[in-house]
Amino acid sequence: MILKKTIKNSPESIVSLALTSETLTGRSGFLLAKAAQRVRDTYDEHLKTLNMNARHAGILTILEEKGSLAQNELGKCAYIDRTTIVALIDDLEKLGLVERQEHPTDRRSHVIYMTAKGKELMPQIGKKAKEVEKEYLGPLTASEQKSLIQLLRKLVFHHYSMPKETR
Amino acid sequence: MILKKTIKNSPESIVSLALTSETLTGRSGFLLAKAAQRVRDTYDEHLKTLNMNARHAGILTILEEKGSLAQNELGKCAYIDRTTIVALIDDLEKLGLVERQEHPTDRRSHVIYMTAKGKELMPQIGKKAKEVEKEYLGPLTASEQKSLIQLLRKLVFHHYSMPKETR
DNA sequence: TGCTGATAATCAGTACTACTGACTATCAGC
DNA sequence: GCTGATAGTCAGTAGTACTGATTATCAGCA
Repeated sequence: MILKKTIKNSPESIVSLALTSETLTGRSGFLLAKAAQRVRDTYDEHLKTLNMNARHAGILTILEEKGSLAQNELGKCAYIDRTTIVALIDDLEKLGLVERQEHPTDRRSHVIYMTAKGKELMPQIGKKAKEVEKEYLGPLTASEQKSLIQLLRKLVFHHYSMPKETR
Repeated sequence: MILKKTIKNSPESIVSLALTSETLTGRSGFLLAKAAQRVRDTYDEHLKTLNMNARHAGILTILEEKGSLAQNELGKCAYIDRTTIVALIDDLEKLGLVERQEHPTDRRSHVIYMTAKGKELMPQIGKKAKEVEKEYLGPLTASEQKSLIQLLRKLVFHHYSMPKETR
């Protein structure tokens, strides 16, 4: 895991708000892509001192909330593909924050649990996440922030839910 | 340009909504990343018959709205890095939808204009964009959709505006 | 006029995200 | 014990978005 990315597409590169497209900025596709890019940059920037990125922090957050989970459950919880999560767990294991354990009843499966070092780090991670959220959502009022989160949750839950149970 | 991506992280992989993290799904960072991923997939899926993706369609949309633009202005308008837009224009040029022209007064600059073929295609692209927006935002009511777009615009405008003029 | 710093486009290389497809090991049901 | 499904891993691929370097050109000015 190597962490790059510091400035990227810096605000200086945008000359004025006149250079925007009314049509494009009315489409969720465009807006979500750009919003996601910027918020991820902000997370990465705040987390790089801990040698991790937003997804690592996300995995740790799930483990903190739910306790040890099988690797596949962790992936489902984070909406991360089974092939993608392997390297992320590897990274966290190298940092000494989590460890893979044998599953007690299913020998195919790995249980991921947080180490003492990982648990110690959680307050810092939580604090940084709060800072980023505050900074990134700053342009919105408190009630707008709540609305946005709620609307996004609704969309994400819908589009990531399984067909049989939800649709 | 090769277009892949069809299913990806399919809904079948998510077992149930119980496998979600309350903390993570309350963070804009997580939600925006996942929402953006899905809506891009949807755009890509709908646009692949035209041999393009969401960003190509975005560039064409800007050209339709604003007429010919210098390549750098086009990039700023689409919030796409100057080094990234080169290949996108290349793609569109290969498809015969746009052409690079000499700038009348600045010989460093290229003016991008749409070809007749490009202009002919715009109704189809507009239609597909509408379909995707409708499909993706379907879980929300009309007024929720408006709210979401408005909130995202506010965020994106803020985070992509230049410091001196806007902050 | 010529120097200097800035800008436009391009390219090579890098980091990162998110897959597909193949493979091994194991499980669970018959 | 056979069969189909599942868990994890790895190699490879596609795509996004940069950094840094380079070339050409521009614009201001001494």
